[in-house]
Amino acid sequence: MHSQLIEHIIAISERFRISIRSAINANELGIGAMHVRSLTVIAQSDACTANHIVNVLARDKAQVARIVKELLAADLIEKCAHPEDKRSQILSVKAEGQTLMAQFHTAKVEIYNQMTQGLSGSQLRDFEHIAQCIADNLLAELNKD
Amino acid sequence: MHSQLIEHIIAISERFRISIRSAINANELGIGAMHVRSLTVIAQSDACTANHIVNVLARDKAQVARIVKELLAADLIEKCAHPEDKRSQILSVKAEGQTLMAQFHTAKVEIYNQMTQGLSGSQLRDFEHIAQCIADNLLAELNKD
DNA sequence: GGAAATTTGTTGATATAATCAACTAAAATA
DNA sequence: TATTTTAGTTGATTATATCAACAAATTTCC
Repeated sequence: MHSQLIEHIIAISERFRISIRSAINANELGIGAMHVRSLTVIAQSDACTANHIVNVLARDKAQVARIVKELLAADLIEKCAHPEDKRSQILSVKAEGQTLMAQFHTAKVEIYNQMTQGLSGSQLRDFEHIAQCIADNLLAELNKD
Repeated sequence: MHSQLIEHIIAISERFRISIRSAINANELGIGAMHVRSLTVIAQSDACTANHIVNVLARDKAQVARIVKELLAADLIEKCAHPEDKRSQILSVKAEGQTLMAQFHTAKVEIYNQMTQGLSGSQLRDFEHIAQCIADNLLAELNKD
C-alpha cells in the first residue's frame, strides 16, 4: 500500500470547499463553508441543538458555539427555549436562511454534477458506501480514547 | 441526488488530519499536517522546487513558501541552487527528515489499515480510482477560470 | 539586443478554521 | 442532597488559507 487514496480524498474535500466558498462569495455574506454545513444540519434535523451539530459534524463545541452565534447574528437561524432542558436551545432555520440554502443547494447540485462526470450511478453508490465505511472506521478509532 | 457523499469525504479528510496530527504531536515538533504532506512531496520527487509543491498540492505559493521556511528551520530539509534557474532552489530531505518520515510512514500505515478495515482489495482499488476521477473533475473545474 | 511579459519565490496583512482550557448553569446520578 | 455529567459560552492561542505587492531571473517577442 503506497496509494494516493488519502491525497485524493484531501484534494476532493479542499476543492469542494473552494467551490462552495466561491458560490458563497457570489452571495456576499460573512459566512464560510462551515456555516453552510451547520445550516444544513439544522435544516435536516428537527429540534436541532448546538450539541447535535457537534455530534453530527464531529467539531469542537467552541467552534460550533461561534458558528451558531454568527448564524444568529446574520439572521439566518433563530433559537427558542428547549421545552425539557433549560441548558440547551432549539435552533431552526429562518426564512432568510431557507432562501440562502436554496441557493446553496443549486450550487451544490452543480458542483456535484461536475465532480461526478463520467461516473455511473452504481459506481457512485459503491463509492458512497465505501466512503461511509472508511469514515466510520476512522471515527471508531478517534472515539477509542 | 441528495447524497451524503461529500460529507463522508470531508469527514474522512478531517479525521485523517486529526490522526496524523496526533501522530505528530507524539513526536513533538513545531510542525503540522501540511508540513508532512509537503515533506512527502519533496521526498517523492527528484529535484523538487517550491513551485512543484504548489502544483502537486494545489496550495497558495505564499503558504508553501512559509512551510518550506519552517521545514528548513527545523532542519528537516535543505536547499541548494538550481543549476539552470537562479530563481528557484532544489529542496531535498535531510537525514533528520528521513527519520521523521519513516515514523510518519509507520503512523500512516496504521491509520490506513484502520480506515480500510472490512474492505476488500478490489473495493479499495475501485474507490481510489473513482476518488482520483472526482478529484480530477473538480480540478478541471477550478482551472476553468 | 532590449523592452515587455511571465515565472519563481518572498513578505506583510488579514481571514478563516480549529483547538484547548476555564467557566456557568442545568440536569442526571448516586 | 452531594457529586458528576452535560450543554453551552468565552478567551486565548494555533493552524491553515488567502490576497496583494514586490524583487529577481527568465522567457517571449519585436
